[in-house]
Amino acid sequence: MPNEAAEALLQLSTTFAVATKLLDSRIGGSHGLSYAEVRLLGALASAPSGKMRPGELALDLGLAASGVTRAVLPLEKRGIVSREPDPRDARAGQVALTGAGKRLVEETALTVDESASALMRRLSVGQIRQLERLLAEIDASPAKSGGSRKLS
Amino acid sequence: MPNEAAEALLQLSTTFAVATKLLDSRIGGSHGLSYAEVRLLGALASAPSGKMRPGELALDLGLAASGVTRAVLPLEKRGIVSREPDPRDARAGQVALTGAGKRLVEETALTVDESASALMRRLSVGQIRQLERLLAEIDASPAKSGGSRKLS
DNA sequence: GACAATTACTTGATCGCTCAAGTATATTGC
DNA sequence: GCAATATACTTGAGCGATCAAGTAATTGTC
Repeated sequence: MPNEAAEALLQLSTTFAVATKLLDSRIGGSHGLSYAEVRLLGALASAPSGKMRPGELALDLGLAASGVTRAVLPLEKRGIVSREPDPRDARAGQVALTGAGKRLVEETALTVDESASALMRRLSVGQIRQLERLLAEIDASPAKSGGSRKLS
Repeated sequence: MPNEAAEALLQLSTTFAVATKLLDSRIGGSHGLSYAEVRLLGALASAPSGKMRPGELALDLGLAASGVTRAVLPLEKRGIVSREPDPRDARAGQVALTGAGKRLVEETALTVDESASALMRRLSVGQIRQLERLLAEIDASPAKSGGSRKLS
């Protein structure tokens, strides 16, 4: 029979497809955001300084740098995030939540929490924590093409 | 702090992004297939009759019907799968692995297993099994609560 | 048996993301 | 202190997926 890792990976793909479809429809319906956008805004909201550079966002979200550029554009047009030049490095930028963005994140958080809880309603809190922990272990693999590196 | 389910979902998204990136680069490099294609071929290979209708594939893979149509096309051109009309229902088709397709699946399986194992090398077999089990629980949720219905 | 409704799939338009290449700034070596 | 190289991001082209609309065959109703 097939090996466990490959099986688990298949399951991961399916579960991700199911989960993002649910989240997209719920959040999209309520607040006009995709789950990918919610993740981006959430990363900003949880940054200590409230700002992040595109490159940091890319690492955090598992996106290519160009993906961040393109994801930020419509959010900026809608006044949800703003861009400022980085004073220490003129190549880089800084992306920050605007006031409206902060409000939107707070509003959205409730929907996200409810939807995520609904998705995982068959799991106990302990199981959810363990799931997160196991996934994080996979993530931590700096295997060739996909790993996470630090920038400073 | 945010609720556990939402946190776990974030982790799920990141891990999925990392994992498919690795798999795509490994399998693509060795056999010229994407991981999405491997999943499709795997579904066919594990079908008892060896054939599946596009609609079944869509359900199985968490894809839209049109996605299956478009995924099958290049595989057909390369002679990896074939399409036949369904004798019982002329609207439907049947997608089957060709001989070359079967060979390709077998070859690829090894690379997939190796890559998946590499990704999860920090986890024990027991942990991998548990991960799969936890993910499957989420999947089994046809969650529907709280009110954002779609209007169309 | 004919007409409407449903089902199975395909096609058109579009979106989000990727890689490759380009631009601008920083850093390093001599 | 100036060229060579590296870094941070943006732009262009393409791919894979989606939804909406279209086509063709089946089923259901009278």
